[in-house]
Amino acid sequence: MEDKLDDRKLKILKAIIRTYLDTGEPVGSRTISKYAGLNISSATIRNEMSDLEDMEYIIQPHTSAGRIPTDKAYRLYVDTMMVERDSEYKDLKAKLEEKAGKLDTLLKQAADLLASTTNYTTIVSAPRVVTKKVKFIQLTKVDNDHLLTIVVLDGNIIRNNIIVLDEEISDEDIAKLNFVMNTALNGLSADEMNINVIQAVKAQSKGMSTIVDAVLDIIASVLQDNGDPEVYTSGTTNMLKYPELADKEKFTSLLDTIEQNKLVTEWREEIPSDDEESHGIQVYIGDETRLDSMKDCSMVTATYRIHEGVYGRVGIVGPKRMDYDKVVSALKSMMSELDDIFKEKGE
Amino acid sequence: MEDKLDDRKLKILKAIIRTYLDTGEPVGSRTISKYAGLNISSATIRNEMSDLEDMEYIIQPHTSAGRIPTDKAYRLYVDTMMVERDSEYKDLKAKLEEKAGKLDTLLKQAADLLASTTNYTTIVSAPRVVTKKVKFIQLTKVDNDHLLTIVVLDGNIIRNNIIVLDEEISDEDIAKLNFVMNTALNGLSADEMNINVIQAVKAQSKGMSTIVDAVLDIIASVLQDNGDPEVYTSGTTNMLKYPELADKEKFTSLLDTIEQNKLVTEWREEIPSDDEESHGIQVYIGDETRLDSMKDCSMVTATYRIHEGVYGRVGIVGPKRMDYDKVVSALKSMMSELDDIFKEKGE
DNA sequence: TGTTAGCACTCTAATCAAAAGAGTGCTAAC
DNA sequence: GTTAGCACTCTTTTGATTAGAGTGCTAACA
Repeated sequence: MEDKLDDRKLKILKAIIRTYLDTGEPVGSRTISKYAGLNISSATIRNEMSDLEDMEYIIQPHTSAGRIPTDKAYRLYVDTMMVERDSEYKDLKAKLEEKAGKLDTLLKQAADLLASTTNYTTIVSAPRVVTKKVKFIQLTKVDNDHLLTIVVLDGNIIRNNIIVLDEEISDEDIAKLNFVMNTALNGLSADEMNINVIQAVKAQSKGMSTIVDAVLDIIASVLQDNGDPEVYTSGTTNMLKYPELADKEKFTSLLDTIEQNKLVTEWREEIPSDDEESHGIQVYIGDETRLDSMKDCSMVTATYRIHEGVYGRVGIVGPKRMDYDKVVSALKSMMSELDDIFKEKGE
Repeated sequence: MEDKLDDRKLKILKAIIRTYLDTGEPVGSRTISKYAGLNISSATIRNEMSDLEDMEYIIQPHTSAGRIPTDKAYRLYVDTMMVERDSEYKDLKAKLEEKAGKLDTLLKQAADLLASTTNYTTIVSAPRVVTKKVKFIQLTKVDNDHLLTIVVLDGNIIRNNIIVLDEEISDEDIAKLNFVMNTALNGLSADEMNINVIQAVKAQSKGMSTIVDAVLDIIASVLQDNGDPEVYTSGTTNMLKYPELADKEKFTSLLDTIEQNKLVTEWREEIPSDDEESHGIQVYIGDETRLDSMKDCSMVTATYRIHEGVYGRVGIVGPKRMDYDKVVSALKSMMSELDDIFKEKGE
C-alpha cells in the first residue's frame, strides 16, 4: 500500500493534523466534516480515514476514538504543508537590544524571549569555534605567583586561565615567551599544532619548560573545546502545559536530558549548513531526535553565526504536535536578529 | 499557652518529626506508641499530641488523620535536635578531583554530586567578589579593529571584553593607556573610583577619550557585578520524588523560581559569615525563604571561600521534611573539600 | 492524678458498577 | 461514489458503597 495520496486525502489529512495540532485530542470524522472548506459527510471521511490509517499516516489510540497523526504525517506536514507566518516577530530585536551588552546576557535573553513567545522550551548553546585557530596569545604576570594566560581564537572568542607559578619568572622571560608563542602558534589550528611545532617552541624557551607545558596544555584544551558546553535554557515548565508530556515519568526523563545537556551534545555531531536564508533550520520529529526521552517530542533547531567559523545553535523543544509554523518563523526571526547584532558588533 | 515542653512531650515531638521525615505520611498515635525507646500507650500519646497541637508544633490535615509537624517544629528540630552524621561523605573529594580542571567544571560537578548523594535539588552559584578591588588592568590590541580589555580583580577573578575600535590606535598609545590606568586604578574599589580619579585618568590620556570611556564603562560594570549570576543547577527532577512537591502547579512555580535564578538573587542580600567551621550554614524553612513558590520547601545553604573576599554559595532545596541531618553534613563535607581545593590552587 | 483500654465517630481512599459520550464500521439506500 | 442510519465498542465520568486509619471521649485502673 504505497502513498497514493490523492488531493482529497491530502486535504483531509491536513485538516486532521491542523486540528490535532490545536487540540491535542484525537480527531473524529464529524469534526473534519465540519472543517472549513471541506464539504464532505462524516461517513465519507470515515472511509478516507480508514485508508489513511492503512497508509500509516494516522492511528487510532483505541477502537472507538478519533485518529491522531503519526510521525510520518508530521514529517509530511513539515516537508510540504507548512505555512510560514512572517512579520509576526518583528519586535524581537527591540526587546533584545535593551541591555544586551554581554554575550551571555544576550543569549539568555534570546532564550527567554523564544520560550515566552512560543510557549515551548528553548535551549541556546553558546557559540562554538568550528575552525579553531589561534589568533593571539598573551601571557601576563598578575603578581609574583600567578601568570594570566589569554588565548584569543578566530572570531574573537576569548579564553583565559591562571597558572600558579612554582618559581620566579622575570619580565624579560615573559616577553620572550610571548614572542615565541605568538610567532610559532598564531594562525594554527589544533591539527596543525603538531609535535614539530611544539618542539620548536620548547627549544626556544629553555629553562621555562614547566610554564611552557602548562601554557600548551591550556591552548590544547581550548582548541579541543571538550568542556561542558555553555547552555542557556528557558521555559522548561512550558512542557507541563501539554498533557502528553506532563506525565511524571516522561517529564522527569525529559528534564534530565535537558539538564545534562544531552541535546546540545547531540547537536555537536552535525555540521551547520551555511545557508544564510534558512539559518540551518532542522526539524526532528519523535525518534528522529535519537534520544529515547524525546520520543514524544519534536525539536526544531537553527544556527546563528557570530563570525566566520563560529556558530551557535538554538533549539526549541515541544510536543510532537507543536505549532511548527510558529516555531520555524519565530526561530528564523530570532536568528536574523542575532546575525544582525553580531554583524554590527563585528565591524 | 506557651512552650512548656516537658521531657516527654519533647521526646514524642521528636519521634513524630523523625517518623514524618521518613515517611511523609501523617503520623498516628499508635505509630508513636510503638516507637523505639518510648513505652507509652497510644491513648496517652493522643493526649500529649492534643497538647502539642495546641502549642502549634503539629497539625492535623483533617479530623481523622495523624499529625504532621509545623514549621515551628522543624525550626525546633533544626535548632536543637539535629544529629549530624560525619564521615559519611569522605570520598567526595576523590570523585571531584578527577577532572576538576576548570572552575565551571568543578562547580557543576559539585552540584551533580550533592544532588545525587542527597536526592534533592542543588544550586551552586559561581564565586562573587565581595570586596571588589581592581588588581590589574590590561588592554591589548587583538587586531586593528579590536581592543581586548582584561580586568583582574582581587582573588584572581578575571573578566574580559572586546571593544570595537572606531579609529586607529598606535601601540604606544595603548602602552601609555595601560600605564595610566594601572597606576590610577589598581587597588581601588568601586567606591573609591570617584569622579576625581576618573578625571585624572582622562586628563592623562587626551585624544583617546572614546576608548577611555569604553574601558571605564567596562570596569564599572565589572565592579558592580550586576549581571546575571552564573549558576549551576542539578537534580531538579529530584523534587518530583516527593509527592508534596510533585503537584503540577507547585512544581511549575518552583522550577520557574530556580530557572530564573530568584533564589540566588535572594542570597546576594545576605553577607556570608566568615566562620570557617560552620561554613555559614543557614537553614530556611518554608516561608523563611521569602519566596511564595518555596513555601512548601526548605533550603539549606552554605558558603565556600575561593579567596579572601571572594565567596560562592551552595544551596540544597527539598521538601520541608528533608533529611536536614544528611543535608547539613553533606554540605559541610563538600564545603571543606572545595575550600581545600581552592587553598591548594591559590598557593 | 496520671495512665490506659475500649468504643463510637469521622474523614479519606479505594473499589465497583452504571451511565454517558464519542466515534467507529458496516449496511443499505441514493 | 457518497451518504444516512444504526448497532457496537471503548473510555470517561459519576455516584455509592466499603474498608481503613485515627481520633476524642469516657470510664476504669494503679
